[in-house]
Amino acid sequence: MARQHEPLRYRRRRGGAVTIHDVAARAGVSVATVSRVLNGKELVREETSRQVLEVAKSLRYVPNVAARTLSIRRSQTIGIVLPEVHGEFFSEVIRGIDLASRAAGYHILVSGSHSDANEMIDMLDAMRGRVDGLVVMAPDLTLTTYREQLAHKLPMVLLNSDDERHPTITIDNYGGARTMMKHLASLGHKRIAFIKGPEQNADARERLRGYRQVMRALGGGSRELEFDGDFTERAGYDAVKPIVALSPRPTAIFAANDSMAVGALAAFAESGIEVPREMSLAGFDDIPIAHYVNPPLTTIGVDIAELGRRAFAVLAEAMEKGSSTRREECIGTTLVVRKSCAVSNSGTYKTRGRKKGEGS
Amino acid sequence: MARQHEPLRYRRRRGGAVTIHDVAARAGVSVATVSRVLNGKELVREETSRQVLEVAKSLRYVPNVAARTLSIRRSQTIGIVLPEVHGEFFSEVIRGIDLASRAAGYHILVSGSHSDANEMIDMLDAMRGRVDGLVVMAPDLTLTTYREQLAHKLPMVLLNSDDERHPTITIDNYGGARTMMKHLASLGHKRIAFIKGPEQNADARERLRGYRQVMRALGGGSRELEFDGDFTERAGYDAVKPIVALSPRPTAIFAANDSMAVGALAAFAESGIEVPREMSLAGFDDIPIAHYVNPPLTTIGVDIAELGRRAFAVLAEAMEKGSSTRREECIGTTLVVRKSCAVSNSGTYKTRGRKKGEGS
DNA sequence: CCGCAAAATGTAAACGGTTACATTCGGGGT
DNA sequence: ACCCCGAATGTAACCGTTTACATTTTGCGG
Repeated sequence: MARQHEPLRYRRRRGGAVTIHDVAARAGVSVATVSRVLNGKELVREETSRQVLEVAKSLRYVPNVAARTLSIRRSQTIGIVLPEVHGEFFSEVIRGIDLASRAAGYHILVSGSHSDANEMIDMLDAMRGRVDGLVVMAPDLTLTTYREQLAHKLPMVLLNSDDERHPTITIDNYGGARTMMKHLASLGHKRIAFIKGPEQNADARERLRGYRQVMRALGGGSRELEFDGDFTERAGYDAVKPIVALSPRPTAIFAANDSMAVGALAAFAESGIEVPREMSLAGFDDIPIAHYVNPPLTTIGVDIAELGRRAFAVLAEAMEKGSSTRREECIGTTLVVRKSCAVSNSGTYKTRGRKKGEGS
Repeated sequence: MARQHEPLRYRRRRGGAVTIHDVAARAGVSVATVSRVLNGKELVREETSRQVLEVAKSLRYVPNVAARTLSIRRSQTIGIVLPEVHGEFFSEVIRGIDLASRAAGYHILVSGSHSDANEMIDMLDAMRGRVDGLVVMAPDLTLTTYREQLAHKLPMVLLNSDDERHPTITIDNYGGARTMMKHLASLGHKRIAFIKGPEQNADARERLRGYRQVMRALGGGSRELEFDGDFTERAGYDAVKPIVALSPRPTAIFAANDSMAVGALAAFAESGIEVPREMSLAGFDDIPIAHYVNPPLTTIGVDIAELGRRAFAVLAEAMEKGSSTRREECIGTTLVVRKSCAVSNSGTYKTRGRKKGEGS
């Protein structure tokens, strides 16, 4: 068996970095005292404290985070896992979380561009020991399926995903869609087409639900007015052709997101159909571009930074207390009226009577 | 003096997390062997290795990053410090770095929204022990002034900042501006106004330099054609009034960035001046909106993701070798011709002869 | 069989903090 | 004086890895 060999003390050269021991030695106190002074929680004589602080500053001492993390088992860092990191939407989420977390003394570790669920799981595992909590956004995939594979049990809050085991912050997609539909209805539109988002996307599903609810209330609601899409401009562009071919032609189109609405707008411009005179068009998200297209797009605005802020607040609570009380929060939306929707030039076709008022 | 008190072993309850000791015990080997298997560098008998791997997997063992970081003194993480985290530009930079770094097994720690230099210095210090290297973007302030205050000596690469002590990746602002100016000149424009960016912004300065260089070559170059701006839409909007008041009126405007060009476009739309028939307009950056405004904006495109990619490459080298060989890299730009610039309707005023051909 | 180098594995000291517990110090009460 | 008690400070175990060096095993020629 290995027996006492010479102490290896100082065998490794220290990397030049100042440690708490250096400060302690220089100040003529123990490391414990230095630690106490720096963390400020315990009793230390005023004079000792001043002394230590002075030495620490003169030595430019900065605590080693890894060591502290190992010791107290928390890193003062939260992880953010997103499907993408670019684009107005995601960067705004990051910004919201960054602002809130930094105010609370937390750093953020970001990871994006996860094409598939397995890659995301790997990333989530890799965060262990690095972060105290996670904000995860995985609208397209059911993280639920993979949850059991997670090696850790970190506090975690989900954005725009349905999950019954973790607190969730969602956008009020359903309410927003209803708001827009009611706006359209108030302009006299009854025959309103809808360009859907991806099948498995939670946001898309809720928006569709809102659309259908109002359509039923208006007495419509046939599936022939719903068209497939995948949130891309291309999909919006492509959806226009079958929509205008419909007879009677819809008087308005509600696209599940702005990108598709913008694509549709391009298609209308090409085909010479005038928006909003001949066709009203609405989107969802209020991305910056919505303001610049011609005509400017009427859409539903979402306070994305607020989404990030709330996400952090809930996560902070979960990290503090062990688990959050609030299980689900919802971010409200606002109707942004611009120029892409006009009063319906109705009367050209029979007005369908309201069959039943099955509003929920 | 404190003498041997009872060993505190197991006094603290372990947080349920599986450690390397658990794996070692279960596999009937020492922690050293487990570590060797997992890191795969040293000699371990095939069978032992298989055995350990099996146990590790069944126990869902994930190494504690903090401990490893403390031990080997590297975190496999790089820090990114930006003035902002939102907006197309910054998120695209993050994306570029994220992609490159993840491919190399690194995580990224992001921090943005630093209003002043001191805050940024604090952040840089707080990164110590957390990251192995830094990518810093501080175009507006001279980090140089504050460098001495940095407690650490981390490998670091700067984006769009001038600094002679660290490797720097910059956008070819000067070349891009010259390219645009030459394009404008080739369309027959000689009297070209320029809307400047912030005084202390490095990008803005270089673009101005490119503008001036070509103007001199064209025989112009008086300061009366330069207008103040700060990269905001508002500034672009406001600059239009004095520009059109000029006599003779310029035939083209080159805005130091797209946002200002977009603002100018709005002003022209309001005042009924037609772009590009009566006035050509060009921007810089090729932000997404440039494609959607009416008319679509002619501008200079920059491969921002490439900027991030290269930044990581240089940083990786610096972290590897201790210091980088390349001190400065430049990201090229491309001319993006759209519809906002037309041939000059010259002849309405005297064509100034080319005084000297001082092209560099 | 033995000896011996090479291969495989084990032992325990770092890494740089935090903190439980021990120790010392400094009055006030009796 | 002496004792006691709280405040201030010191000591060293511990967090979970990596790894230098020690030790044990293995394989093989003599």
